[in-house]
Amino acid sequence: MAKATIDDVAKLAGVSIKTVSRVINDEPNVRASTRERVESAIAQLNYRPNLSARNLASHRSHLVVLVYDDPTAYVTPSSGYIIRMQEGTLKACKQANCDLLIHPCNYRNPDVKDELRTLIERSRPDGVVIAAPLSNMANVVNAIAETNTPYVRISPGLSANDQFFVATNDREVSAEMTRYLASLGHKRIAFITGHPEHRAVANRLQGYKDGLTQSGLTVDEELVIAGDSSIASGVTCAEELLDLSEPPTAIFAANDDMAAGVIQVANRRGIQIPEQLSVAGFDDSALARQIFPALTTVRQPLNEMAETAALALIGDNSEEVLQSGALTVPGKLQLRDSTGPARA
Amino acid sequence: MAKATIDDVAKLAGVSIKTVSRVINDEPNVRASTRERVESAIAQLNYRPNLSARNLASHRSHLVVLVYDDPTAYVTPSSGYIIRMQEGTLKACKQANCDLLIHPCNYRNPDVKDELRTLIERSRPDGVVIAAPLSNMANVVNAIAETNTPYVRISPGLSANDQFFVATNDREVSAEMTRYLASLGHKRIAFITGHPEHRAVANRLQGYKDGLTQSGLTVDEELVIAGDSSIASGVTCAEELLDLSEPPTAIFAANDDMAAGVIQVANRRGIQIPEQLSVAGFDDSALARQIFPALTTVRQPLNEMAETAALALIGDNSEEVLQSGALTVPGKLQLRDSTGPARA
DNA sequence: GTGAAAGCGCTAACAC
DNA sequence: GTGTTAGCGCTTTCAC
Repeated sequence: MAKATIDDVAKLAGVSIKTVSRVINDEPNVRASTRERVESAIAQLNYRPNLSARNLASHRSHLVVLVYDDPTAYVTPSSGYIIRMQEGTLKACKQANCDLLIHPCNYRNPDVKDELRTLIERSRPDGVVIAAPLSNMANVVNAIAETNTPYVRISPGLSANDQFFVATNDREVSAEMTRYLASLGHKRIAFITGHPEHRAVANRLQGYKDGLTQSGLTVDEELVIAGDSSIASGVTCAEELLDLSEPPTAIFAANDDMAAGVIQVANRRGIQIPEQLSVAGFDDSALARQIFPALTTVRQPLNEMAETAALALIGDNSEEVLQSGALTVPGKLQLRDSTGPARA
Repeated sequence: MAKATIDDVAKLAGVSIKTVSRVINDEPNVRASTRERVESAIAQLNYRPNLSARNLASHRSHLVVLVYDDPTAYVTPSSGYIIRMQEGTLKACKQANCDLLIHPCNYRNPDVKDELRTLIERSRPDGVVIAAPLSNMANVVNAIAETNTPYVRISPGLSANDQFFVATNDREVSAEMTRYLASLGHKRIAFITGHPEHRAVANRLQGYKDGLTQSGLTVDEELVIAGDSSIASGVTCAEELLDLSEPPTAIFAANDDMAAGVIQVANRRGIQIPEQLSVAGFDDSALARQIFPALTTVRQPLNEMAETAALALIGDNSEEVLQSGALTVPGKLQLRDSTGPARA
């Protein structure tokens, strides 16, 4: 049997197609009894409105696009990060009856502007969610902005204009983690920074410094070392730190992957965690629970952030939300087995 | 400026819209000079054909749907698995100028049939790629088949009908891994099975048995133990195996996550890998390189499988491919640090 | 509260 | 080679 159209439904229900349209769009001005008749016709014919026809006529596509760094292009975004972004966005989509189109892209590709334009102008999504660190890349954001499609950036390091965005309290919660380590008696707490282009991650360094100060400790630049968010850089940085004449007793990495690298080095060197070295990460990626010992980290609410971002685009009160400047979804400490009291 | 339409391009190029249509669809019967004129008009106006209009008129959407198990609903699919499926599908999409719509779903949800129908009938994708283990679930596959949309299943445990599918040589390559372990001198090689609903994974057990036989060893049922593909089940199974009066000297797990669980137990118990115990996995997930020691495993070509599947739907010679029954993309051993000679 | 007509931007079928 | 005409299946506008 061929797919039923709105005409079939109208005929069966004995009404005009406009009335059917009103019913499927939850519009007012339909008598309850009429609505019922239409609904039963829809059920009987197993009718599903055709998205393309709807889109063409109404300029609403019920489509959301999620763009993020192409994981094949760099090291940066771990698969867990992307999956959680997708999960949050999908949850919002389900709620708002939308579908999700994903588009990983390489911001260093000179054609990225054209690529995004083509994507957006041909699919005409209702909104675009831009994940970090892509949300900081001017060429990407501009390409999307120029299409006049509503968009929300997640964790943009800086809030360029007054566009709505969603972020977490990287700085505050990093300070909290640092204070926690200090409260365990650690005096020499090192910090491994993340990918330099990931602005939100840079705020974590600020938080680390805040936390030291708040705990009455001073910042020792020898203990701040530059990683690039990858496990491999965690390994390198850990080796450098542990080779210091006076090595740290705690290492706080700007993300879980680098913390995993630190733990690998400790395992190799036979350094007991947490007895001889405390290690903390940031993200609460799947890896955090997969490695041994389980990693103390900051639960970054990626799902919620993505969901919030998508709902700002397609949710019921999207207009108001988009006016509201910005939304912060706070992170939380996840204390596990990789941190403990400083050795006496 | 409002978006340019096909009419604008036609006007500017001084041709009919049909000619523009021919150019954007790479159809023949356009004089080279005409084509050039149209193309320059397109460039000048920054014209992008509207997907919805195209879809409505042509019944081709340039959309691919990828369905897979909702990771929030169970343990089974790790984020790496999904990401690699997405990557492969995306690669094919890029090549064929399509976009990708993702749809994780819970096959145990009673509404899943309706959910998939709605998704497919409203978005009218050119094809649907069904990832394992969802590719084995009759309700899911039937729901999709009933929409008459072309689909390809990835690693269906069994080939129900003569539908085209893509798989890997689970059995053969598992036998190969088993023979490799035997060649290292291991006599007591254990096997941890995966999620019982994942049919392709069951083939790995067969391969393990084949490999033992081929190496002149016999199958000891005491050494075959049931996991469920999760890290946690790897932990449980490892503890059981290592508590045997005569424990194995090598453990082959049906996937990397479970192998990671085995390694965790060994780390905790102070068992040296690979000196005292060899561990092998299957998948070559990101985890395999992230844990310590790096895991010997089977590289399952998930990306390639997904790409092959998607190209069968939207590639240039899709018709022929879809007729060709099935395609197997072979896996390969990845020898790393978790396996070594059996202790004397 | 309901319907008729126009048209969203494109492609299909056919004429020239 | 190229253009004309008629839709694809819906929403919009406006009339009733």
